[in-house]
Amino acid sequence: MTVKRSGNATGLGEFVRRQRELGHLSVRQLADACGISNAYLSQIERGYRTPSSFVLKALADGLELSAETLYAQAGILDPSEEEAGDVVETVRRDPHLSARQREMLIEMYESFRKLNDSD
Amino acid sequence: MTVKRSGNATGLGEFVRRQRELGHLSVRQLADACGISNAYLSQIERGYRTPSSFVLKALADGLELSAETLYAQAGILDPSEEEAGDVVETVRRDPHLSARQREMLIEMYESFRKLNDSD
DNA sequence: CGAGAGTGCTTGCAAAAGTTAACACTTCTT
DNA sequence: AAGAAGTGTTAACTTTTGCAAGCACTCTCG
Repeated sequence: MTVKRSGNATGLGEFVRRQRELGHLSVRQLADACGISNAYLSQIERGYRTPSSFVLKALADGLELSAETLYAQAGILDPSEEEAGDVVETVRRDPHLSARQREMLIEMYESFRKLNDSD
Repeated sequence: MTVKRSGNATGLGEFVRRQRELGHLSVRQLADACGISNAYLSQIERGYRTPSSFVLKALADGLELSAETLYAQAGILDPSEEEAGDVVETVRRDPHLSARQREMLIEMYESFRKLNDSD
């Protein structure tokens, strides 16, 4: 195949691993949830294999995140086609929330982010 | 692999062929535009092969349609996931959060909304 | 007619995807 | 201490992907 194999195929693996760990799932647990073998998942995470569309979709489901997000990570979906917004901005603009509620959501979001960075 | 191979894998092939013919492209022309072999494209269109994520992306580009559209046809992307926008969607797509954290934020957001409606 | 060049399709093979069965290691039980 | 059960990883294997080369057909044109 001449199609560019998209350099950050490894980025995908790292991303999957990170998501899996954030969800406190073992390799086997996620693999089972996705209907793939644990050995294979291990290889995907370390960048030794490039999962097919179907496995990618299954992974998105297993990790409970949007397929777009994962596909963008795999360099398959143009990020432009994906989402625009960061959470903070969107919350700021939501007209259905009170100022106080906005603050709470943003604070919560940012503490999550901080938490995730520090492990 | 135990992942559901999504019955309409053939549907994808037919869809590609239709799109190609609508564009008045020959098998070789589209194949070249996609960077894949004509033989392979022929097999995809007739449902004998299931293209990888990368080929699917290349096909979307070659046919000049959004990757989402093609992926939806392949039964890989939920059509519902296609539109963008509000807080919930943005949170859903944020790749930096764990599944649980996403849930918490969304739940919090929605309880706010409910609260606000009832006064 | 016959030589190109266009069309889609088949065949055979290398390479990659994906599986099963093991391994080495830790952690918890008894 | 030893065994059961969990962790991630490796090795050997089968299956599928994707390509190069060539087949059979149609159409154009000199």
